[in-house]
Amino acid sequence: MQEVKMPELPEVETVVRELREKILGKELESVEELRTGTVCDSRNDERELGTIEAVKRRGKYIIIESDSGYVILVHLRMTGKLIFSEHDDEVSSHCRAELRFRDGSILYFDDIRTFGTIDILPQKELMLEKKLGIEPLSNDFNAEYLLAKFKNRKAPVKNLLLNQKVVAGLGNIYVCEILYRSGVSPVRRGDSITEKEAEQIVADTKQVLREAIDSNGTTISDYRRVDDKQGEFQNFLRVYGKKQCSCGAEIIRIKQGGRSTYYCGSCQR
DNA sequence: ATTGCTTCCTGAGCGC
DNA sequence: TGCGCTCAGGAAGCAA
Repeated sequence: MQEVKMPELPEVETVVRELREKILGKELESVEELRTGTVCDSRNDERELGTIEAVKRRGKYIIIESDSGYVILVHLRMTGKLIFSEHDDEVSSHCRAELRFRDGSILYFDDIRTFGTIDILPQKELMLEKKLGIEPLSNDFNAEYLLAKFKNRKAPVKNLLLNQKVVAGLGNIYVCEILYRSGVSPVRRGDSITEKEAEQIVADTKQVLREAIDSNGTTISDYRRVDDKQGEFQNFLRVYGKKQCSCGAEIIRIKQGGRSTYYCGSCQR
């Protein structure tokens, strides 16, 4: 049994890369739903799922394309994991679905909190572009774009960066880290961000994400497990979950949009 | 159009 | 020991 992933953009990117190694070219036999509500299969006939032709990432979505014209869209949410095995294994108690291949190998979808989803839909009905903003690592993500998105927005910059229609792929922990590095307070209104600050936010976003991807993605989606020997990203965290800033000031913890925000009231203005 | 609140769910951690 | 409570959070859905 080999574990293949963990949530958040860098982790999803890592999973996608590893998935390519494992399942590209394999022929799907079936998708089995082990827990009701996990799989939404919109096939209206007995069409085969075909052979895997590509595995892609868009935001935090995993897109598995086959030559049948259908795509399998996976979202891990907080606790989803994809685990690949060459053969039948003992199914874990949190296994919610299985993608079974003709050669006997299986991709298990494990998800403790059951928020994750698998959708099977015709490729032409994949409407991700309509609900997602641009990729933070693309060249299109720049200060000009961000300023346009922040224009006339009075919501806190923290919430805006978490909004997948603004930028696709950032999660709570990353946004805290990005704003900390940028020296921008998370409570600032979107429309108060200057051009210089936008440039800084863009640069820090790319840097944080690249660092995380370079370290192969890590276990940060469930912060309780950062000490669980599953990842190394906790070594990069400078503000999330911290008590004290390197400047000596106490880290402030507040709730924004129902999620914990950590920031330094001294370093972040 | 935008904002902000609620909902889904399980396991960890805490107080008693 | 074990009960009950709180918390973690991505995104959809809804209300204002």
